[in-house]
Amino acid sequence: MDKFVIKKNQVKSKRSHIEECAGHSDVGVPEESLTVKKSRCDVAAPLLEQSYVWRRIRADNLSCDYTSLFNKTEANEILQQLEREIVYFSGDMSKVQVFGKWHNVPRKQVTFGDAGLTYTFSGITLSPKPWIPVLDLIRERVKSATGHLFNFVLINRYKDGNDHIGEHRDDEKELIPQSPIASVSFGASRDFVFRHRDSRCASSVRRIEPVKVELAHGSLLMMNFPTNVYWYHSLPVRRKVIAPRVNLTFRKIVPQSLK
DNA sequence: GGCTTGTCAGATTC
DNA sequence: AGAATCTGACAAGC
Repeated sequence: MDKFVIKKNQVKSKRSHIEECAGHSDVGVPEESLTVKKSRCDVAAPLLEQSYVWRRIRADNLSCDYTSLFNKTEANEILQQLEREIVYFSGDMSKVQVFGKWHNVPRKQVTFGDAGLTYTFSGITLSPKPWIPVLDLIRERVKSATGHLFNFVLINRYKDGNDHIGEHRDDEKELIPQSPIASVSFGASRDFVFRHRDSRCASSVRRIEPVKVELAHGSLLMMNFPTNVYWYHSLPVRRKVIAPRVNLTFRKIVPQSLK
């Protein structure tokens, strides 16, 4: 499948092109082979316009789109700002119970979002922190690249390659049905792995290859419906990674007034 | 009734 | 041959 370019002022029409192509027969093709070539806006693209080269990642009921959202200079600046300004949860808020045992989560987490929103985290209902300029800037860039406006972000900080997250799906009831999730990364590149729910244990009949994506500094990964219905994802340990990674997953939470 | 954002041990890969 | 990675087990509680 081709990479293709979207100009900022053409977001709507080109996005519909993405959707239109989403059902094509590239199902099950290894992700690497989907990347063929970059296309460029041919003539007279206005100089100041930002354009994005998207990589389509497709498998059986998996639909993701990947692009570089910030250049290296921008990404460096934003990472520094995030590292200065973001204060993560601590204490009980950084623990989780699995199979009856309590653990400290092997990463740091915090949430930001629109005033009045609430969400449930480890069984407790919480309000996200109010937006701050650096997060609003990232949110606006995501909107200009995708057309989607998000009202909530979960920030995960992985201090090095030993910090990780286990397999899970982002299938909270509080998400607007069928809304995409936008994952923006800064800092160390990390592997991100999808596994189909039907190929997770030896007993399962279906053999579906995992899909791996490397999430680079300044990148955006759009996870579109129905990816999260069928595919689990994880950020596995990578012992050789010594630098931190800060990841922001933007979501659309159902507003309190509609609950 | 079904699922689990955790770790760990043993198998497997590099 | 050792280190890194992968995979399944776990058996409590919401």
